[in-house]
Amino acid sequence: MRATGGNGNALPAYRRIQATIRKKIEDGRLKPGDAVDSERELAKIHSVSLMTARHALAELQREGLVERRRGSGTFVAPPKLEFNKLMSFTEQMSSRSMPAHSRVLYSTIIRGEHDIAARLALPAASRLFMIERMREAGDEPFALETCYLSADLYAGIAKAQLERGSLFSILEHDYRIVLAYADEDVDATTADPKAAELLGVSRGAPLLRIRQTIFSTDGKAVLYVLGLYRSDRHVLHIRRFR
Amino acid sequence: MRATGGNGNALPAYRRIQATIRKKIEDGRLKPGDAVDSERELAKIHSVSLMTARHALAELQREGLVERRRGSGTFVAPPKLEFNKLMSFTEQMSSRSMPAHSRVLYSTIIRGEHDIAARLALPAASRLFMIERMREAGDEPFALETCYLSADLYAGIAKAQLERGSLFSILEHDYRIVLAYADEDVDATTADPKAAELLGVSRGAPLLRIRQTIFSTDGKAVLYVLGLYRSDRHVLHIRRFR
DNA sequence: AAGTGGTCTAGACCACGGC
DNA sequence: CCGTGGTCTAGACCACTTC
Repeated sequence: MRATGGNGNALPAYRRIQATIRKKIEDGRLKPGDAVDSERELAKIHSVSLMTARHALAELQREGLVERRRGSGTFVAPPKLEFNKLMSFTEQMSSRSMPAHSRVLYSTIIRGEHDIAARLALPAASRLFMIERMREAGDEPFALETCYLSADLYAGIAKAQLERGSLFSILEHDYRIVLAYADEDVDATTADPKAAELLGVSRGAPLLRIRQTIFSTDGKAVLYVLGLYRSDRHVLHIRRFR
Repeated sequence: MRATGGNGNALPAYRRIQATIRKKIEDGRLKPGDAVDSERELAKIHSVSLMTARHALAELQREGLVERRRGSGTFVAPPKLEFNKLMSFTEQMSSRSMPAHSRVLYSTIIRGEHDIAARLALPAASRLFMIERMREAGDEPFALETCYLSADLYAGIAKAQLERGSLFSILEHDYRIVLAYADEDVDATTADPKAAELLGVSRGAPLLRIRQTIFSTDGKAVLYVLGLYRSDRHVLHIRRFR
């Protein structure tokens, strides 16, 4: 007998099964706690062997979308909160439904910034875009972010664009860059006169400093961002696992 | 033919296969980049079907221990760095091979600390251990940590004990608590006179403040820790994923 | 007892990689 | 070409939960 459906279409059967379940959950036809079709039911419905149905469910379980209980069944998992998630300023604010603004203070091309070029794995003398932005939440200054990226690889990133959408979305849509993760160094510092004035705090006020290098899925450093956050308006939440 | 070895022993075949591979890697008989036995080889060696051998390798891949390349084979993955890992001070220091000390400054039982009791999901009037510790790395003061835990649930945690081992190991060994994760709030503050003196910095020096609630595997809050870190001696590294 | 997930068999065909 | 991993079959027995 034929083993796999040499079905010609690219999508494996277990993926199709997962898709139907995912869709039911997204549609709301299945809510957290509801029972998903059992392995045997899925096998019959999709004319597939038990192992294949099982494969589909096991992978959904690993993704955290469903929970499986032996002797009992497979159930839609409660919505999982995502921790330590890399989000753009825009995304962060909208996820908390806070009105947010971003203003480009300064934007130029620099050259010869060795440390920053090194963090982006570029030649020391590379031309770099430097963009200084003020982040505001509800008319209150909130953070000062300076970001750097290769001026050669991402030529044409205009100030006008940045006022409109997030840098993340520009990179993802216009440059087909898929961002994957960021390594961040977090420490504390105090406001120097310039930062104090821009952020509207007194000199010497504590600021949270976050230096992040953001990598794309192919492992290349795309962006280096230095952020100074008003400590009275911002707390960084992280979850660590043992 | 018999399907599964109703072998009576508790360990599934795929676990045994994984164990042999893990051991080879730990022993150094397999180094990163080396080829692991293929599915077919493992099936023969362990007298097991292809699917079972496959299951073993697939799970090792998901753990990040091996990489699988179609048409090529299965290879030992380069050692993976662990990010955002919850570690005790002792573990953190030894993982960087830094000589570290910890000194208990103060230890008492308090009562009526509503906010802290609330964070530990205890009644507002609960009795709490409060332990204030100085962390030192190479004779330099480094951090000030105040930790709180239920004095009723963890009676008998003595100062003497704390001088010796880490609180983590006491909880894990003496109280059979398995710690799972911590939620942390990070911000910046400046040194007040007391903190300044203890940490050996000037008043107003920037400090990284980390407030963590540590949970056990059963989802209960076990520990609340307020840490003040000298920003000139400490950077927090985190990785975020998209 | 009936149903569920967990493990397992003894094969099969496919797509891909390296020689 | 041959070996590799990726997908799949049509069953099986076991341990467990629910009724």
